[in-house]
Amino acid sequence: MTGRRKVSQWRFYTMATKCIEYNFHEIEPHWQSFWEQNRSFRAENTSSKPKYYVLDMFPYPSGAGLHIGHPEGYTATDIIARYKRAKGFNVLHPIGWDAFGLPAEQHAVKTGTHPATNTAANITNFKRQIKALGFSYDWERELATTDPKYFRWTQWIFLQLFSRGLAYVDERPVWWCPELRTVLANEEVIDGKSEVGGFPVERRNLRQWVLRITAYAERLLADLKDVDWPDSTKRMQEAWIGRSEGAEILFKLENEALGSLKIFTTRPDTLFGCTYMVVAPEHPLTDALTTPSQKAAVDAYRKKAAAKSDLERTDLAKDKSGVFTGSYAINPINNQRVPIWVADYVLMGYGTGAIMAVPAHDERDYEFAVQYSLPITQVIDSGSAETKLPFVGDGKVMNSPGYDGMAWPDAKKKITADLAARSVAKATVNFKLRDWLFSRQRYWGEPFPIAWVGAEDYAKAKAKVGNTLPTEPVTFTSEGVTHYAVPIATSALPLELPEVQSYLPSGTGESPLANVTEWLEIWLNLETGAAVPASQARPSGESWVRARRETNTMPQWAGSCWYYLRFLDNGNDDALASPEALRYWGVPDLYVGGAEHAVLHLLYARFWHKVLFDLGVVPQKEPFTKLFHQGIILGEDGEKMSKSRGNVVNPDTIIASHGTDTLRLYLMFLGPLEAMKPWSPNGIEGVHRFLQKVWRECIGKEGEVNAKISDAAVDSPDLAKLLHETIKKVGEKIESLQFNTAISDMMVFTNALQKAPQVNRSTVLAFLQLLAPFAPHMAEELWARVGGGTVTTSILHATWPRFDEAKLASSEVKLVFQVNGKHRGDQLVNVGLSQDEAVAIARANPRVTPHLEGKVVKRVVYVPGKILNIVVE
RNA sequence: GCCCGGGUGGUGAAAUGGUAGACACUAGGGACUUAAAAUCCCUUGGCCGAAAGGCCGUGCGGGUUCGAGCCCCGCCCCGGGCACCA
Repeated sequence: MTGRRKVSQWRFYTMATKCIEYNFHEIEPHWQSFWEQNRSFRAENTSSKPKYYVLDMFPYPSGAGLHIGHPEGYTATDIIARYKRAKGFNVLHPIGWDAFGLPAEQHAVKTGTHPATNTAANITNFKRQIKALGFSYDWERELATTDPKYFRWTQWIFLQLFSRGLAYVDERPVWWCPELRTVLANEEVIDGKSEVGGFPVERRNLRQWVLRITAYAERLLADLKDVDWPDSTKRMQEAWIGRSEGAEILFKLENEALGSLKIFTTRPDTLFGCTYMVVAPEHPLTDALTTPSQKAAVDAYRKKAAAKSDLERTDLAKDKSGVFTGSYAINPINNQRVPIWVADYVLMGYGTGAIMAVPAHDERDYEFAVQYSLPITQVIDSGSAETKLPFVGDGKVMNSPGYDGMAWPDAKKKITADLAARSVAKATVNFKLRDWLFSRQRYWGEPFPIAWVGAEDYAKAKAKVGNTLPTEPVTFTSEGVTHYAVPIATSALPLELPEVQSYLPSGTGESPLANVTEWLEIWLNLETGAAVPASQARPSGESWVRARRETNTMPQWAGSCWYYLRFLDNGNDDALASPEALRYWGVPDLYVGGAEHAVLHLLYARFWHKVLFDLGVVPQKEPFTKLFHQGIILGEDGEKMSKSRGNVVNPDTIIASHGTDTLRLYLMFLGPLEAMKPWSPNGIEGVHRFLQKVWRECIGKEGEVNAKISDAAVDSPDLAKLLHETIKKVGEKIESLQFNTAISDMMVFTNALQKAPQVNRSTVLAFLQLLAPFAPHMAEELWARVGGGTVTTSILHATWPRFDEAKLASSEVKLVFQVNGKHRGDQLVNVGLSQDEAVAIARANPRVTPHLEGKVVKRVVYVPGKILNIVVE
């Protein structure tokens, strides 16, 4: 041993605190600053080690601060991260802030301060709280979606979507509050009234950016088979995408001037059973179909339907309502005349906004037909004499001349083909998934890097920067003038938010950005993206055009769609991340977050990732190979934690009273990670006592290493065996995220340790390594002190202990005796006992004997090493 | 209504079809202490029994099995998600 090494040993040993009792107030900050000074959790982008990327769903830094639910998931990933490091992986474990969003904007409106100020203060608070929990994040990779250096690439990705024709503008209905003169989010509308002030709201069409996620519907569905996700989450995404095969069928209208009505059905085989049709109140043909005598009734009905909130529509689900338009269509299969109704149970957003109603075989149609005394024709034979309608089961086609007797799937194909031959039908695949409404009329979001120009200037753009434009121009028309969307050149990104006088919307349905004339009305250089206010003289040069900037901003989803990629290389100014980093780290190996994101966030991120894959930016098809949902922690009252219920638990309180190691351990001990569980302060004492016990087993009364620990001590065979069992179990349970029982196993070991009169130092050190991912501060402290001169580095650098398979084996096992399946005692027996030997031992067992006396043995079931079941008459 | 989870002691919970209740919490009793705290030991699903032990017991009713908390069928209850999706 060299003198130099001795010095470093001494140095590390003295890194520990000198506290005599388990003083977490001293130990925890001490080791947190040790890790910080040593940059212990820095992940290198090049390494010979295998990589492991473990990611949390990054938080929205709300003003309320951290909530006890946050550290639950974060502790789980931290345990994994620390464990994988000990297993020799180069671990990437980053954190950032999803910082755009409504609450910061509402705060800005209220106080008049810039949302960035409030957001920064919230981030500072969140960061303090998260650091106090001792998570092993690589803080050098921290990011915030509101940072222009970050959203520059959010805007860049949007421009890729734009040039590929995946972004367009359309009039879309949104909640509008005439009183507040503003657009409201769904969550700001409560029972058809604005959350603020309780004013009435209405649906109003506004110009919106929409992303063509439906173009990826098939792939989003198909690729679910390649990811390791909870089945329930996969099923939810499948249902959301909602693929169904059917046909679009044209019904000629009786009034030939109106042409025909296109419907979508999944059951063309029931076409003969169509006795009426329904169009959605919003259907473009509704007006034309309405006859003068029906006009008043239809208009009134449409007005009522438009005013209905989603909630009201839901409540009225049991009571179908509708109005006859007065018009008829002709069923193309049998030329029958069918009445056309308007009803709000048909939605404009799904299929074609019009249906053929087959009341005999559809529950909603049946209910409607009964209510309005419309005819009901059965066309599927249920196979039984008495059929209860509506019949939606399997059967053969009937009452359908030319198709009778066919199995319905065959009839479906044949009818579709026959009508297709006459050009009145087309087999189609329909999705429930709708294109993604991607703009907000708000201030606090990423500005769209888009400007609007006239037709002449657009022609100029086509000539100069045609490769950045979509094949079909994105346009909108206002007051007879068509406006064309052109991108701000990527070299000019980020396009930052201008300062505004007021964070209130403009009052015209546009965001507050519409009030910043100098920013809004510009001369734009198509090639460089440079801009000067239109109030100034046009700069000289061919590329300058007169433009008006887009005033919409992006939704909060935008930033969270790709943040997992930025962590790989967050300082990069040339790309969202370098190709090397994208290749080395790939995508997260484990992603942990709440089930409330099962559809939207996870679907949107998958969509963007696939677009980036198509662009050749990322090498994988899917962003999140393995996903785990932590269950939510309820309040002590078993209700969801919320400010209004007053049952919110703040982690700061627990850290102050018991320390973060106790909190971390307790959060994991509460129950299975995925289960929803109520918070209970009672159990905290239990895990705190466990840590105290570990401390006492390691540290004596004067702060010295416990006298029972020595290098010379020989562990009892039982203790040695238990250690190896514990190493095996804890490792396996961390891998499968069963942290609650991993902690139980450590408790069992500690109880044995306590009873052992002496113990070898290596045994204690190995145990501390098992504890380290869960209670890292205490583990570091005890590692340094118990290790004394024998450990030279932090426990973080120690290789995860290995268990010895040979030590797990034993020569004797407990064999359980059963008579007729009932437990009748047990006995230690030699391993490898034959059935006859086992039966002989059982017969001799005093607890078994009485149950066999005078009985004839019918059968013996012997599972060696486990159970012997003797079945008697 | 549909889909997905659940239902086990006083409580949080354990149990590859093989001893139901590990590990904790609470409660009770004891040791140590002048006392308390802390710690340690014992008891802690119900019923019967002095004990040995026995009987019952995983929401309810059936079934499969040598053996069911676990698998199958039918109910009841709780939680979460979705919802006139043609």
